[in-house]
Amino acid sequence: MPNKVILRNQVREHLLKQMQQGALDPGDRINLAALARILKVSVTPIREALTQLQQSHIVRAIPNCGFIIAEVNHEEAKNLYELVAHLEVLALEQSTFDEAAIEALKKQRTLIAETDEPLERVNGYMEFHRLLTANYNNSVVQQILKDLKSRVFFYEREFMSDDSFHYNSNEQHDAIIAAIEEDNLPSAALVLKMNWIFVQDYIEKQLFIL
Amino acid sequence: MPNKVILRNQVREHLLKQMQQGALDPGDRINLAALARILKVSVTPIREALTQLQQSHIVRAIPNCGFIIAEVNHEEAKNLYELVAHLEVLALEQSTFDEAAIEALKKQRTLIAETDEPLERVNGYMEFHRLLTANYNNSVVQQILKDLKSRVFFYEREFMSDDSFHYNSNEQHDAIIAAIEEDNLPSAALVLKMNWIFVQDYIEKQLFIL
DNA sequence: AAAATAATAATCGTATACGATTTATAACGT
DNA sequence: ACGTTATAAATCGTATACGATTATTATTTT
Repeated sequence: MPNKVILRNQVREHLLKQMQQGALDPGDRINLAALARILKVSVTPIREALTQLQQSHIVRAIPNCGFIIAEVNHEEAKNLYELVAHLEVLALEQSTFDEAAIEALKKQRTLIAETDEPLERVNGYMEFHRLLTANYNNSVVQQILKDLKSRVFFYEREFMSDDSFHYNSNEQHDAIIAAIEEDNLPSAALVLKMNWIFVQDYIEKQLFIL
Repeated sequence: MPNKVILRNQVREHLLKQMQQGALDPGDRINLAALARILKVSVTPIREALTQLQQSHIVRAIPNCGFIIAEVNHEEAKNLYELVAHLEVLALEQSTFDEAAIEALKKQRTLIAETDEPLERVNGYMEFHRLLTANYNNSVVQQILKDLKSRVFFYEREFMSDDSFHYNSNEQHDAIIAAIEEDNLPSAALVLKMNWIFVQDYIEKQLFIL
């Protein structure tokens, strides 16, 4: 029974991966017939997957038009970042980090610094944050965080490409790692929150320019 | 276009209302054909609605068996209550309350005290908490809170029927209202958190007995 | 040439059909 | 009477069909 492959789940994962790989952009409409041909399934599991992603705030359903990747906007940015920051802080405060986990964080932080390809940077950044929170034993929070970040990803792709952003963010990541190494999670959580505020400010400034 | 009625949305609201009215219990399987006959629609929008509710942690999809209201369990209770408490505290801290809002809170607190019908009590309790957080201007958080509470509702129906629970909870509600009247939201948020901890402890004790 | 209108094509949301799987019932064996 | 096996019925998940709506293209008007 656990081995049974349910197509809507596969379609959902496919779509999420497409997003992560930068293959879907804000404004895109997801063409059901085309996707059905690509995936060699009918539109039924595609629609079921898309209505799930709609429920997760990842895509938007426009009646009689279909499912789109919504354009980025200021209000949504505020709503998303406020919540993601809060949930990450919650997760971090409830986490424990062994040597291996700290090593993984350091490795990921280095990875971010070593790449200058924008998509890789964003994915690296988000993976770093995932590592910060991965040990929090609350599957509901983890799923919600994962979904929210699938949407947040579009903001980060759009606005977080330049060097100065990543330079500043990397310093904050260093501070988080240092606090974790000292077993000072409240301090780590505070810097993490500051990092998200920094990101939110950075993105909101650019959304105002638009 | 905003007036177009999308059946899956209607089905989803119908199912949520059925839950709130106590018509669906943990362990129940949702029979697609029967529901299609009752609602006079095909199974397609029903499945789409149910896959959305699955994504919201409200129902569980069992491959080849269908969609069920999952039984209550200890781990899920911990996960849900931890998150709901945290999100409500966040929402309350970011809220503002005018006279009308405070009046509505008082009215609702009184309503809870005046009824001894279990379902009404639970719904009244949840409405009180909704009023506490309704002014927080973050649609993402509001939707997530709403969904989580649809699932939390099953725990509260099952375990929160006796007088002593509501007596203690009502005292905490009074303290929250008093703090809000004094414009002391951090204090109100602290009591709110204590209220959720109280609820969580209360329910976990009973889940251990099971 | 640009704007408005009409016609056509594409797509959406839902209904229905159908093979696969699970559940319920009947028959058989101990 | 209870347990096991076989059969039938019910249900699930997906594919396909189809009317309604939207988008695109063609034609007409200004």
